[in-house]
Amino acid sequence: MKKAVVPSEAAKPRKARGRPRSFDRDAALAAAMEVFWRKGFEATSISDLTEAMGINPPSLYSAFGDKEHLFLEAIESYQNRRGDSCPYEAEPTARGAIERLLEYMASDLAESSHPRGCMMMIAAATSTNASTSLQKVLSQKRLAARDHLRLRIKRGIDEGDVPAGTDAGALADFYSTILMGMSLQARDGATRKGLLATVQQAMRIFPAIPKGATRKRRETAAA
Amino acid sequence: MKKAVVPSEAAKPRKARGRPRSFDRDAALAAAMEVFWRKGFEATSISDLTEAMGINPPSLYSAFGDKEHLFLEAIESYQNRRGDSCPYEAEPTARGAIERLLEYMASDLAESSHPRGCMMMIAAATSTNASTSLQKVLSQKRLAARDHLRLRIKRGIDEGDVPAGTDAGALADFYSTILMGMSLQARDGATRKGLLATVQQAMRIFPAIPKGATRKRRETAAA
DNA sequence: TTATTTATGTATCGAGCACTACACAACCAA
DNA sequence: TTGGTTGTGTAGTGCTCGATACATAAATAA
Repeated sequence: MKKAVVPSEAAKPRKARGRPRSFDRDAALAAAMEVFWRKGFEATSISDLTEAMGINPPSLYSAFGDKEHLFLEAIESYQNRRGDSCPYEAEPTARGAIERLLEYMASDLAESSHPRGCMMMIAAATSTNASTSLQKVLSQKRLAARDHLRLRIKRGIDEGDVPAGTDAGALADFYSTILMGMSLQARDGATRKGLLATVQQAMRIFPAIPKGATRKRRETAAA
Repeated sequence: MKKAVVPSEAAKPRKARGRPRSFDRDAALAAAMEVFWRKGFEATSISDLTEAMGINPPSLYSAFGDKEHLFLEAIESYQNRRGDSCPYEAEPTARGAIERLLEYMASDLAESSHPRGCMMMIAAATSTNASTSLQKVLSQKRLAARDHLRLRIKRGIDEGDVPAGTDAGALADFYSTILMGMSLQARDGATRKGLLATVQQAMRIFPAIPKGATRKRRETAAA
């Protein structure tokens, strides 16, 4: 029925036909995200959403499709927010990147300016009655996050800042576990300080380059 | 209205008045527990429960009160099951106890004979719309579990198998985080093998007694 | 037997759910 | 203006939710 046209830089529809929307779509989406984040998917009702967004049901449905599509957009928005706030890929070493990510998450999970915990983790647990397609999307995103860690560690091995022979998959699993656990701890009222202490502990696992070894690429080190 | 008389060994009510119950209460509770474990609290409907328990709504309400009370009994039953299956308190050292607990959980969380993940963790995330009293009970149980770990570590310090000066609270937080994370990983399809690898990593954090030091009580060691 | 007590099956209850039909309002093109 | 198009507010739709009213069944107590 409706084409999901992305209104990106080029070729924004030049002329709006019909009555213009009377609310800020992005602001409404942000409000919806906050509710989903706080209550999860199933426990959030349409009336919860319309109240928070300041619109009526028909406006919600015409702008976002249905509850599931709105949720998917909220997830997307959440992930973009996270990506913008924590450019951990800028760190030169794998260890630095993971430490930065964990420390950022520890701070943000306990932040009081938004719901506690990670929206993705909350979504994971509150979508057991959602459609299989939605569950599949969520599962894929979680696996992608874990794989992101794994690839960063693998890059570290290639670049020589992580010892060769390190099991990148197992290490990624470990830090994924830590991240998921911290999210639940935050929901349960853990403080920023407490979470950072756990991060400190978790970083002790990270394999160190034997003392005296170069931190350059393997090829360089072998030369 | 109704006295919650525990029909324990002594003084079981000698004569049942009125029509006797036509179903096995324990079996029905076990069936309900399985459903709550799989779907969480909110996503489980009364009809889900009555179907799994093989009874009609009035029987459910007369035997268990309401959905929340049934859930509380299911939680209780779940925790007893866990306590019986993993007597980790029998381990002589704190490290051994925690390692045994984590390994048991890693195996059990990925077990296919019952829903994956820990029922308490699932409950934590799927009770955002439950009554505040239920949420308080769940929160207390989670804090109690964390405190259990902390006290076991503290005992290890007293008995000399954990280095003096160890921050028992921070260490308990760390292993709580691991346990919570493993539960989510298991829900996401993590294998027993993968979880055990994470346990292996997590145990490397545990503070070791300096080499050559005695493992006896501090008093003995000081002598 | 009759009275009392308790459990069960049928058949709902009112409330809230996700979602929408419909009339109207607000903008464009002509 | 007139017609076409699209968003908005009112007022619902059918459905499922948690929980029950009620008549009856099955036990004990007298």
